[in-house]
Amino acid sequence: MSKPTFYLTTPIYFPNDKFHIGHTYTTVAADALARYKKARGYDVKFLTGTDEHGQKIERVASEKGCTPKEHVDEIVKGVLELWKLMNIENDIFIRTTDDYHVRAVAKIFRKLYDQGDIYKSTYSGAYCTPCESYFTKLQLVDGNCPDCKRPVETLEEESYFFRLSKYQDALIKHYKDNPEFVEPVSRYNEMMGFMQNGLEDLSVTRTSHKWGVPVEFDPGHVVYVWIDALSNYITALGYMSDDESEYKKYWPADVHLMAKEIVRFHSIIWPAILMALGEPLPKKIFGHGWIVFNNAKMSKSIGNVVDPVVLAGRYGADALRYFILREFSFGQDGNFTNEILVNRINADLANDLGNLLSRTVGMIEKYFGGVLPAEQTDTPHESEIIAMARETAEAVEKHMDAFAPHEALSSIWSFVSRINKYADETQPWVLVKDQANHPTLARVLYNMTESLRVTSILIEPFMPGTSPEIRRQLNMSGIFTWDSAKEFGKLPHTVSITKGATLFPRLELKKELEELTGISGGAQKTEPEESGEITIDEFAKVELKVGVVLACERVKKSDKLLKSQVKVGDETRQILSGIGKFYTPEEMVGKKVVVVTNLKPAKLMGQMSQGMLLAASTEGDTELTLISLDGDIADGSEVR
RNA sequence: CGCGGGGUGGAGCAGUCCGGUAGCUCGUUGGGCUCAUAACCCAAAGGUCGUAGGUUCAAAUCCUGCCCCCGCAACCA
Repeated sequence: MSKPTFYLTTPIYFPNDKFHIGHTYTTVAADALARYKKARGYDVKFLTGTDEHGQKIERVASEKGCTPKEHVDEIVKGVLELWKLMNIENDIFIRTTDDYHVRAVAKIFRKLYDQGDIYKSTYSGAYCTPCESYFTKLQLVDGNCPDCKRPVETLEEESYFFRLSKYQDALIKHYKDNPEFVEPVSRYNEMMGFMQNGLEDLSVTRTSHKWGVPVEFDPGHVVYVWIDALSNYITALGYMSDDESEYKKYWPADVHLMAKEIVRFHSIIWPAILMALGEPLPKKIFGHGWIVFNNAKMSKSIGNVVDPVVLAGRYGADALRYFILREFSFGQDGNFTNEILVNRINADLANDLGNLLSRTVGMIEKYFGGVLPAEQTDTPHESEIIAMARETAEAVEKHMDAFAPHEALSSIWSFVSRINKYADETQPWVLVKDQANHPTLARVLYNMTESLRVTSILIEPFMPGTSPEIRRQLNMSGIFTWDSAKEFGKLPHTVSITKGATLFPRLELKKELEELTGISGGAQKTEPEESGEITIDEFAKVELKVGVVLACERVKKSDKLLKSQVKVGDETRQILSGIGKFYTPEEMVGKKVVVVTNLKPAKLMGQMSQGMLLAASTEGDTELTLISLDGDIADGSEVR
């Protein structure tokens, strides 16, 4: 009999920048789920990847002066390194630029077109030229662009449309028949509400850029993200290729995992496309919450490194995996601070689990020279522990099957706590004093060891690096199937140990916070607080020029950022500066300012900033003033 | 009426879908223990569940109004 299959996916991420903790959250959760299912005996396929087409990629690449492919290749390299660092064990990594995907997308598009689910029409909408974006009437603010507040123009563009509206009733029916199709319920209700307001046909091609899968029968059009990206879930399995065996085996997906903001695309557009293709729908869409940073607590003085590379490098992939899966309720938003992170690592990993291993190994070594005698007698409380081991394994199953990794880990840690308590109850350090009690003592230590074996099995999906280390120190081998976690006493009584390194060293909160702040904040400060001297050549690398502010406005929803158009000689740049509390846009216009012109462009609040205005500010930014010029001089002049 | 999240002991959260003794972690205080990573174990203090009303035998949970906070996705370039 063949194993049951389990196909799960993360979204394919858009590689426009370095990946942050949010990407890591989804992927680590998916990985834990995949490993858990594998342990339970499923034939698992775990897919992740990158969504590499689109205008944004094309534009950034041209700004960088390379081809879009070169640009994404570089970012994808970093992505793969991150997943390796996080110990992600995906089975497939799909890139939408992969040949097989491109071919399949073209075929899917063709099929939908041939059968009338895609038709050509014109898209007319309010277009903001500077922002290069279309907006719906609802989005407009006083008839102007919601982003830059400038007037919009009505543009018409040829586009292909997918008949989304045609599938509205079928989708609603599917939701009603499958109340667990979208989880958590709050998302399900949201989607229902959205559909009941009526679905409009969807523009599925673009003519504004070339970086995408071309529409083969209509040059100039490329397939837009909906069909290109969403279909990765089936093209990755070989759908529409010469060999569809994997597709037939694993589709429909058991779950598409993602953060909540993209649930709509996955639970409405994607099912509609599948309906049109005549393919079965995924069994479940699960939208987890966001990791958010409470702004009040995001000051530099506390500091928050959110770079998973830094955090995993510092504390280990397992500690970070544990933290993000344990701390946050999977379906809901959770707050992240470095303090919570460090405290969680200390309390659960160092004090509870790490210490349990340490005291167990320590006592076996100290009391029995590293090997437990075979002669053992029953101890108080052990039936309770035996029962709890089994119950814990069952609880983990229940919670993982319900997509609640935080609950699963919580159950495991109740068990770990119980074992620490068991050590107190039985007092091995008292038993050791009387030779007559040594068989009892040996059993106590055996039970602790056996509990660690059970624990090592249960935590393996979450902490795949820690489990083997526990087993190594306890010299275990060969009995780590999932079901064996429910059978207490699988280990031979004559346990021997190999003392190893501390599993999770205890962290000093104050020191960690300071150092994390140093990593996140220090390098970015503009104040002259250099500790080392630089040569004049190094200074010359900074290109400073005089610029004049032509126009300036506040960035929407930001109290600090001002967006200025600054003329520097022949060119005009858009520069964002965090000076909104000290300058109004009106007084900025006409000002001569000093601009760092060779600073790498960056995106702030979703907007590009090509440079930086020099300003002086006091500690804590209570006062700030722009660097001005003593006399008048033409913009474009170099500052040196 | 843009979308969304939230208000529960000092802090961070769970519980809300499906009403039935208000729970967890951290912190604090007191105690125990000494095998262990200043760790482990026990106990205590601390909450009228944002607010006003409604439904109900019963409301943190359901309904209505109001108030307040936060996010719109990455850090002030």
